[in-house]
Amino acid sequence: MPESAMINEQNLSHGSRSRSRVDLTERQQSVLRAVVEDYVLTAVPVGSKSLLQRHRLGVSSATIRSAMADLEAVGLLSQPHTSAGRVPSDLGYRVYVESLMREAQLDPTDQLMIRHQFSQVQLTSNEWLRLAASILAGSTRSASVVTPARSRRARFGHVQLVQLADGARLCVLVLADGNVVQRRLDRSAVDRVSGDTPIGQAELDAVAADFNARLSGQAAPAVRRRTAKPGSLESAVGETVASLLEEADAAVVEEIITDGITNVLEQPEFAQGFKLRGVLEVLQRSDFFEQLIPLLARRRGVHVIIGHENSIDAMHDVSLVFAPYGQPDQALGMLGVLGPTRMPYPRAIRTVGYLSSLMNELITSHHEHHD
Amino acid sequence: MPESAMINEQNLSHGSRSRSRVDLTERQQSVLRAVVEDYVLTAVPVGSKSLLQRHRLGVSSATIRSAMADLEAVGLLSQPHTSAGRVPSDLGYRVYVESLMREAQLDPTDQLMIRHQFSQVQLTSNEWLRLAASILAGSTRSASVVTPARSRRARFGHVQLVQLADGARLCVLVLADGNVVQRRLDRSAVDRVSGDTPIGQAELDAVAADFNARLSGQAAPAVRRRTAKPGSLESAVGETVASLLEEADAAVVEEIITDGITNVLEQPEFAQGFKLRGVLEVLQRSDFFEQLIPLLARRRGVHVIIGHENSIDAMHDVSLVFAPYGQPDQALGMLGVLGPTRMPYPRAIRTVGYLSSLMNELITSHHEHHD
DNA sequence: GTTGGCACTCTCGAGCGTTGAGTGCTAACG
DNA sequence: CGTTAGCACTCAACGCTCGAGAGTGCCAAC
Repeated sequence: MPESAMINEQNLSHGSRSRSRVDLTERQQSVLRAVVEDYVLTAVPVGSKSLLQRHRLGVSSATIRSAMADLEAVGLLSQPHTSAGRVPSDLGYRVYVESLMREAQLDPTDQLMIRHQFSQVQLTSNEWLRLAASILAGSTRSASVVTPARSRRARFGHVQLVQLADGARLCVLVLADGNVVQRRLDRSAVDRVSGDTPIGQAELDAVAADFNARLSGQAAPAVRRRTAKPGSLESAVGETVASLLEEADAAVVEEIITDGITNVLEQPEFAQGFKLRGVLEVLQRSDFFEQLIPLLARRRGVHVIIGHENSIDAMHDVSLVFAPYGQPDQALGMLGVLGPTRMPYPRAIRTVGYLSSLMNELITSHHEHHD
Repeated sequence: MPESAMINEQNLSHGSRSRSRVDLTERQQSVLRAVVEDYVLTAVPVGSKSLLQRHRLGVSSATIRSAMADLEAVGLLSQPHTSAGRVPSDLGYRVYVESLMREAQLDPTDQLMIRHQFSQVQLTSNEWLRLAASILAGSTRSASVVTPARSRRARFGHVQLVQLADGARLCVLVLADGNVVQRRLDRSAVDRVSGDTPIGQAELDAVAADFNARLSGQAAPAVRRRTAKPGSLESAVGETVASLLEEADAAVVEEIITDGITNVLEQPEFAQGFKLRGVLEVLQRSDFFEQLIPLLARRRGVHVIIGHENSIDAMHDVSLVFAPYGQPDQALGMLGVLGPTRMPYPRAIRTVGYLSSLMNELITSHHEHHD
């Protein structure tokens, strides 16, 4: 009896490219699942016979062959050449991820171990992002990517002006999302206005207090609008603050933290280094992850992008499993893994999912002392 | 007449492993130089005949062969197999770098272009380190590494305590070298002491002023010693400051900026990705560059480490060309390139040298308004 | 000391069977 | 009608040989 595969949302949303609803018999499902899992494990095209002896499907190789032929006809499997075993297509992986995969929860033991590691480290420093990246990379044996939590739009929080020992003045700007950026004031601009009265810490404090009273929550354009005319200390500060805000806007994810690149180097599909070239380039430039942010803001949960589903050509041979963390309205970041399409999806999805919710929890309780 | 090669210091110091002084005839020098330059260009073992037609040495191939045999006997050349051309050994590159290379100065046009690019970018943000990395990578077609300028020992400069909108208190610490770190105060610790009097910005300012008066220039241990007993706001701040200083100490180069890794992926010697594995791992972990810092503090100038001269096994197939920038007593950083031993040394040394002196100049004039 | 000549070595790539895993098809079976 | 055993077929991978070519070392002559 052909029985249609249940689409099992499993608390995660997907790339949603081709939600092509494929009807498969139960046998076809088992075979597809077996092929995916064997291939992920061995990296060798899997044939009907080897499938037979690794999984206890109660049928003969001939039957499996015919199932495989069916699956190939629907575009879920393909063979590298005529007389080789089958390999899952991108679509095949998709179906596997959406309806054939078991176990969506991370093993409680692992959960505890991860949680413990996070308890050891300061949340403020970006050491904890590195930790997340390292855990991700280690547990999935893929490359991992973590971006710091940044608000989509940088907003003024609090400014502090500091007279330094060497005579320069430092402008420390706390953004509304809690991040801190700083820059020295342009000395020549300050000197120009200091002709009449020398500028000391008192003057700086006064200007800072004024800014703090007037600009709380404002974004870069508003700050620029409400800034005094040139020639004053206020204008120099305003210029600096505005420019800091703009810079924070531009570089939404200015730094991305990666780990485990060597893991994917080890995968046989990337044995010839040049295949990695494009991927590495994308990973280095941060623009790509900026594109991802809106998508993440719209739908929470774990996203999976498999091979050609990715709009970027260089990423056609890799899959991404990633999720946002943080609050959409406040600071939002993402974390995920990048590996060959032949990726241990269950493990990756579990780990990314757990880590994202854990980091959510940590960031929230830390931010709001929320309880 | 055998004429000994002049060791030409060229304003740069070297790995200084085996300053084995080798006496070479003028012909041998020319041949070695030609072999190195050809091989760097083509990546193909160079034979006597092909050498003949690319360079106008006024002799026959047989003569060159004999010279090559001599060079091989001294260990400056080697052949991959009996009937192949010659390839420079690590020692061969060393001799080339120390005495055979011409032109130690970067082309003035390039100098101007680089200087111009730097004028476009804020010195404070680490955008300018990225720029340096990008220039290095682009101009040498190797991977580049830049570390931020950090002082060897983090010292207290100035502290500022800020009451945030969400109720938390932020501790912003300006280090003596001008870097800024920050961390939220441990809320529970603060709450515990605030029983009697609520803590507002005024109280925070008072504590900060006290710290600034007492602790200028101190390192972590001193701060810890001179911190009040537990239970006060002072102690909470002191704890945070000390811990920030310690963290800055531990992570002397906590983040390293790299660029152009894909360049070295393109090199034929790394066509099989796994060879890069070890190198990438070293590049990712920052410990290695920490080891380099003392060396750099001792001797300024461009350093070259070729292949096996490197104490780290994973780096036996690559060369490093790097130099420090900044002031040894203040903040010190390094920049350099990493590529196959078959590297365009003259170009790399020129670029690294120029960039290091340029960044020195910029950082100095920016720091001290020095003129 | 240099050079032309020459025999020798060794890698590289093309060509070519052999092997074996894997397939598709078909005819028999329950 | 779905399942299965059997069989002919395909095709990458492997190992082999063999010639080409680049490069060498050596030696006798200049």
